Amino acid sequence: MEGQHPPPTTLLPPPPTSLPSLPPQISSPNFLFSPPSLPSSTSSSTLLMNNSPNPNQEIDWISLFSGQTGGITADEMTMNNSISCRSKTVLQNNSNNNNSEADGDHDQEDNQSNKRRAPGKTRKAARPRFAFQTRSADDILDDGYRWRKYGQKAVKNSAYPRSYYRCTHHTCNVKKQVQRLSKDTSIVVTTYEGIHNHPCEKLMETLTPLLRQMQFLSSF
DNA sequence: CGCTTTTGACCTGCGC
DNA sequence: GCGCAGGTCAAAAGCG
Repeated sequence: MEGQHPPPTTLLPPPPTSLPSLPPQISSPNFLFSPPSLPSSTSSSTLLMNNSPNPNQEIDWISLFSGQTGGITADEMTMNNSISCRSKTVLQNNSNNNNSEADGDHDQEDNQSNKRRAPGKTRKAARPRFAFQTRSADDILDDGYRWRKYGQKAVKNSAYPRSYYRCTHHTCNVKKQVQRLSKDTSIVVTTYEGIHNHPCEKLMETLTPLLRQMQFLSSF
């Protein structure tokens, strides 16, 4: 599965997971995002704001995910921003469903289920949920967490099946769905649901030696 | 041997 | 109640 990764679209600094001052996860009350880590084979990543005045503007991850202006909330996903890691990624806008299929399925799914739901009936407890599109040859983008696939399902109006994954951490109940668009087969839509209650393993692996070294140096 | 993936069956919610 | 579609389960197979 860990094949060769295609070269990134453009070269830009990686998400701020690489900054020691940042926590491994950036969370808001109903939204959490762990910017995907980059595979070692990828030296850089792309962060693009599709609809911003400056399309190549670097994303302010902190404000984006901290609930401040321009931030993201789980089910709202009212953004047209694009984020890319090792490939071009588009955060999806639930309210703009001119892009159906995978994300459309999810978002429409939500919208439709909202429509279909009889008045007075409440939907399942809302969990933090967000989706984004990734232009990548790989279905699975390496976000630093370990996932176990627990299902795959053919989806209506889509040539590609939707895959269901669960975080393998025993106390963590985060799920994600992955689906490739049949309109544009280079785009993979990933939908995360839930909040990780544990640190990102890969990030910890990376940071632990650094922290040890810092502790060692600070002991003098 | 332990973990992951595959895949058909089953469950659930909704519209008709 | 029935059918449809999405989501989940769980046994079997695959893999390192």
